[in-house]
Order: sequence, then C-alpha cells, then structure tokens
Amino acid sequence: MRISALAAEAELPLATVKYYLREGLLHPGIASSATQASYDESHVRRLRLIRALTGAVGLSVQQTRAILTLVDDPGDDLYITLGRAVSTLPPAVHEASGDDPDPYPRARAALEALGQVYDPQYAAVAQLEAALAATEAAGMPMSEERLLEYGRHLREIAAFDLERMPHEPHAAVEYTVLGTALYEPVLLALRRLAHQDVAAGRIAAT
Amino acid sequence: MRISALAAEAELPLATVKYYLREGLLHPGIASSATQASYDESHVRRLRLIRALTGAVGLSVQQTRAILTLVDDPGDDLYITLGRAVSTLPPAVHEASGDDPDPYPRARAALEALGQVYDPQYAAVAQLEAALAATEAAGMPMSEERLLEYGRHLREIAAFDLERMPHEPHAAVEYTVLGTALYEPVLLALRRLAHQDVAAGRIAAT
DNA sequence: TGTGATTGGATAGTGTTACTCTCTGATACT
DNA sequence: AGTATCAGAGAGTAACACTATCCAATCACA
Repeated sequence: MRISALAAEAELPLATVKYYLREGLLHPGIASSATQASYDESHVRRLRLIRALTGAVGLSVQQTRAILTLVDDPGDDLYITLGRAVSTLPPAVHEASGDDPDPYPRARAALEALGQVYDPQYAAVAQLEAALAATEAAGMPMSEERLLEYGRHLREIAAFDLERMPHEPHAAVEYTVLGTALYEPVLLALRRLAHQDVAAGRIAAT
Repeated sequence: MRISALAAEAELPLATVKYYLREGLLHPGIASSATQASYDESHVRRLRLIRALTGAVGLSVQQTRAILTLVDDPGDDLYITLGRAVSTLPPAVHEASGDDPDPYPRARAALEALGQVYDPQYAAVAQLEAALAATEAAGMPMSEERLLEYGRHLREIAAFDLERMPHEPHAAVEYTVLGTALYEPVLLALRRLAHQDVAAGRIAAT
C-alpha cells in the first residue's frame, strides 16, 4: 500500500498523513526505493487511533505522541507508566513548588474523606486539586456529601475496569492507558444524558 | 474599584482583563467619566468564574462566552437551556446529515440497552456516538457489560445531582449548567485516582 | 495649577498549534 | 517517452489567547 492509498483508507488528507509521519506519531513505511515506501494495516490502525485520541479525547498532537510512546514502549512498571499517561492527560496542571508543606489541601481532604490511599506525586492529585479549586472559585464548591457520592461510584467503575485488565503485561498497559483516555468522553456523555433522562423521569412522575 | 485594582484582585494581567471586556465575557464597569469606570465585587467573581471555565474545565473563550450567556440570560425552559449548554461543551461534534435514517447507531443501541429515554436532537447523543466510535476505531470497543455498568453509576450520580437542584428557576439554571461543566474535571480526576487506589488495594491483598 | 500617572478604547503584534501547500528530484506505470 | 506519483523538506496559513503599544482624556497630588 502506498501513502496515497493509506490516506484514502484512513479518510485523511495526504498532507495530514505526512504531517503525522513527520511528527513521529505514525511509524514510517518500509522504503522500497528512494521515493517509495509501502504501508500496511498497522498504519491504518495507527491512524485511526491517532484520530480517536486527537478527536473524541481531545488531545493535542504532543499529548497524543506522549500517550502513543507509552503504549508502544512501556516500562516494566505498569504503575509508573499509568502515572506518566495520566500526567499527560488534560487538564494540564503546573506542579507545586517543592517547599509547600501542603500543596493540595482540597485533594488531600477529599481523599482522606474517601479513605483512599494516594501518592501525592501522582498527577491526578494535582488535577483534583485544580478541579476543586475551580468549583470554589466559581462559587459552587463540592460538598463533602457530593464528593463521597461521586467517589463511591467512581471507585466501583474503577474496580470494574481493573477486574477486566488483561494479564499479559504489554496488553495490560495498553488496556489501562487507552482505557483511561478513551472511556472518559463516554463517561461524560453518559452523565449528560443521564441528567436528561432523570429530569424526564421527574417530569413524567409529576 | 478601578480596573487596575480589579486586575490585582483577580491576580490577572491588566491586558487580560481588558481582553475579556472586549470579548464580552466581563460586563463593563460603571463609567464615571470618559476615561474612568468603576468595578465591584461582581466583576471579581465573574473573573474567577471565567478562569475556572477556561482553566480547569478547558473551555475556549468562545465556549466560555456561550456558557456565561446562558447562565446570565436563560430562557424559561431549563431543559432547552441545558441542551444548549451541553452542545457548547467539548468535544465539539458536527451534526449528522438530516437525511440519515439512523445517524447515531451506537448511541441508540447503548441508550436502549440502558433503558434510557433520550432526545436524538440532544448534543450529548452525538457526543456519545463520537466517543463510542472512537473506542471502536482505537480497537477497544465498549462492551455492553461495561456500558451498563458505567451507565448505572452515572445515572445514580445524575439522580444525586438533580435531587439537590435549587427550586428558584434562575438558580436552577446556574446550578445545572455550571454543575455539569465544573464537576466534570472532578469526576475524571476521581476516576484516575480510584484506579490507583483500587490497584494499590489489589497489590496489598496479594 | 502644573505634572506625572492612570484610564478606556482601539489597533497591532506575538507565540503556539494543527494542519496545508509548494517545491524538488527521483522513480514508477503505460 | 511521457505522465503521474512518490518521499522528504520547507514555508505558508488560519485560529486562538493573549500581550503590547498608542492615544487623548482625566485624575491625584504638590
């Protein structure tokens, strides 16, 4: 398959495929001569994955490359790899100054209330802190009650996810990293639809 | 309060405050002369809300303006207002061509499996379709089992949210629109942390 | 009542991002 | 032999979120 056939297969402009090649998101084809290379099904799959991440998940090209690199070439520690993946996922958050004794007070309080263990280095802690700070700044702070309710359901979802993790290490990394990123938009869309459904149920019950 | 004091209060560069004024995100101060206007606490709160939406929630200035306009000036129908708000929330999705008999097959199947009523016009349906299509394109389709599990928990979260909705119409709009947008980053951060916590529990149990 | 700073308002400039276009020389089909 | 396509590189573009500069008017203070 030549590059133009690849572009057609993936329904992308040729120039865009070249751009992804240049940016290192797509692995090069096998060069058969100085001006010819052949591409295969793996390139088509990769392009679909790239579009899934830049499209529905909303990642930038840089973030997408970071995620793809992790999936392609995971370390031997799933925990560290997932940590790296989460730290590249939005929202981006600047790390706290090293000398702050309690850099994440809201997140710490929340996680203690939930009885969850956590690694303060983990990017999601800073993300939670930023998200909670934003709710306060906007004048709609999360009550502890709401936090407990949300946390309880998300823990069950997380437990469900973990139960279905493949055993083989490489597959486990792919499942975890991609599952974290790809299922998030589904989660948000389902919540928005659930609001609609519950509201409709309320009205019908009147 | 003059504009420089407002900028200082909100910890933003003066030029940025002027930019938000120009873009119509921030209401003008009361002009006391041709070159003087005075700002008050409402402007400080508004700036904090703007930063919450553009920062943690990750909205663009355009999207932020759309949300703020809805909150400031909601129609008399909460349902329609929420629909408009959801349609401006990411991920952006192009509407289907009007003549497609089944534009959202994955979303339809999912919502039928969940037994949820839904309005096909609702933007979240297209968002769900795009999110499910992305999981398939990436080679990690959502199983029906996973969909049911996610949907169940999100419905409970949605029911919790709706129970706490204020009665007064204007407050209800603000709560619903801002709650949808502001709590989403919290939801995602909590899921990421729950993965970590559940994984830690697994290891400890070994 | 001068004088230096600040204001609102407008315009222009900047750095980033995600493409998109154009060019070049080499190679492939016919 | 002639046309088309290729890989690779570079430049160009449009949108975005600021950021900077300029101006005349006005204010605060000496």
